Amino acid sequence: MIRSEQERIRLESLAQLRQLGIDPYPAAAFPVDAHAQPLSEGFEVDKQVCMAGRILSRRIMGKASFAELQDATGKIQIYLNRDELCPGEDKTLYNKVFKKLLDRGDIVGIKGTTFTTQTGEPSVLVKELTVLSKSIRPLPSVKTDEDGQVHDAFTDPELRYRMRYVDLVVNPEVKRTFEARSRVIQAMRDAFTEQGWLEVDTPVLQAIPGGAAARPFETHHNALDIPLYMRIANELYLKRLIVGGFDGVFEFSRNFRNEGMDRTHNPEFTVLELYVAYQDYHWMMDTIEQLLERVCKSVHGQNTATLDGNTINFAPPYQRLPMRDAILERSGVDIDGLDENGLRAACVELGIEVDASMGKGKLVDAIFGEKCEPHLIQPTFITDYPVEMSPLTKSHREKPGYTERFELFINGTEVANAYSELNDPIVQRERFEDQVKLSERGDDEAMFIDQDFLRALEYGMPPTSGVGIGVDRLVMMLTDQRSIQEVLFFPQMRPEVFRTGPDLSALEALGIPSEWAPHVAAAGFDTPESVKESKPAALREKLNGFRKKNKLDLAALQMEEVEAWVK
RNA sequence: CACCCCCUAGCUCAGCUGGUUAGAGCAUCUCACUUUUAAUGAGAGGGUCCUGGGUUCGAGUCCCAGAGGGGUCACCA
Repeated sequence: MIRSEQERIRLESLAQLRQLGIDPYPAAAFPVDAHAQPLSEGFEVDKQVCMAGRILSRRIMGKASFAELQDATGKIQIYLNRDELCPGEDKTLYNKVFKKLLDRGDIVGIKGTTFTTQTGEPSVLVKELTVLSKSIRPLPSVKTDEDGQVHDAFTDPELRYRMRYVDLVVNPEVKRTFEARSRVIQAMRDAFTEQGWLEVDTPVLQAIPGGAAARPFETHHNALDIPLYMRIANELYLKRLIVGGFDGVFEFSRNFRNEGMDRTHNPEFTVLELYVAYQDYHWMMDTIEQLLERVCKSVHGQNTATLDGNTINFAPPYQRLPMRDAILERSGVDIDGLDENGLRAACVELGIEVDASMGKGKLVDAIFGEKCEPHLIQPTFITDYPVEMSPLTKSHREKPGYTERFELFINGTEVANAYSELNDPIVQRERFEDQVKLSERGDDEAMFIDQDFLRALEYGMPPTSGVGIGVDRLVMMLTDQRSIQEVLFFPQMRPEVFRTGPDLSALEALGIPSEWAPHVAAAGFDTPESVKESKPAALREKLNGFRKKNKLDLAALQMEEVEAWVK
């Protein structure tokens, strides 16, 4: 493995720590009794503390030094004085271990006394120093100046997502985002549990990927020798549980969809699904309003949040706008009474692309998505979707051709989707059969028929209202993030190509001098085989060219030497 | 899917119309320094300019292909 200069120096320091009898990775627990943020908030001097964390910076001034120690809660300054740390004759711990062998990024434990420096900074005077973990790789050197300006920030999205651990260490605001995510989920869980609703787990591997219109990931079960699908939704399973007699069930469901990736889509994403018996979609709108206000307060301490420069107000009530009215208002098209051909003509007129596989539902969705969605900034319930778009939804009690469904839009993005659930088994079977027809027309996202789900409905499901909330998107909205990747610890990326690194000793075994081996590897001949397979003349020419290009301080290779390696 | 852009030191970035030995700040190393906080002062080291071809006397720079990433768009939540 080729290591950078800084890494080699750190590895050497690691070896020297061992020589001094210091284990750089000790097994023993280090019981801390104080943390940076609480300590500095209620700061008192002359307090004995035991803390642990990562050294983020060091300012060494001869016999005294300051360092920043970062723990889970934040940073605190520590002060190391040679004679305080080493009261006896032996000053090794300060002069050698702290000043020479420790680096930015190392994890240490300290025991000491709190005090305030001349400049008024709350600090800890270190009396004991324990190495807890030596860091081999240098952290990016992010610095913040007195005006709060960040310098040399670690910002490359690829590096940040691939090495989230580094991102979290050097970019504290990233931690805040994920803490907010946790609070969002906790607030929802608390709200539901208080109502007596049951948190449940349902299958991720499904023989029939139902409950939504999407392309699934397919896998294979060897023992049963059948295809299985990663769930695209858990809806049909939760409804089975309502059939079984629970009044309310919810699940934070990781769903998987084999579709595009962009700043609002990741192949796996989290949806909160909630089903409550004996309720309808009007009740659900009230419930969601109250829930989101609570969630917003749990993150921000108030019921507003800033998003893309807009102030989003999560306090109820939210506007409730039937889809037909929304489309009429924004496009002038009245979808009421238009058949499929009429809708297709309207799309063409509005400049919206259509194709032959699109049924009535998809055509309406196309107009709505194009003309209405971007304008829905404040939380808005769009209600009463055409029946063709909603195969799992109960028909509207008053409006023929529509269903009792709503979606919640915030900042132009769908955040929640809810119905009065269809519980008529005969109608549900017909709706599935319509989906099969769509599938035959080439709509590869149309739903599959789930016979067992129909059987469950035939046993009788109470009137039920259900909702799905896109947790990732909601977190984006509450943390003012523009990309879903910023609210997922490990967003999906192309697999990284790792060069596992050449085996230098194997190269040396061929007779390659140790001073040449790393360069031979760096020049592309990183295995004994690759050396053996090359022609000596060409290899020599390439290596001498590499030597010249990189100005290596080595004698040019002679033909006889190279021939000896290849032989 | 399509189009556009990016890739140079550990990090953030310069590098002009192709032309000496590829630069800066931070980081690293050496030395000095007992209350600093983007510590300071003096000095030093560190590069497969993403990869592979091509054009050229000469390529970080121009051309072609590829990898990776970002953006817009389509599909989707």
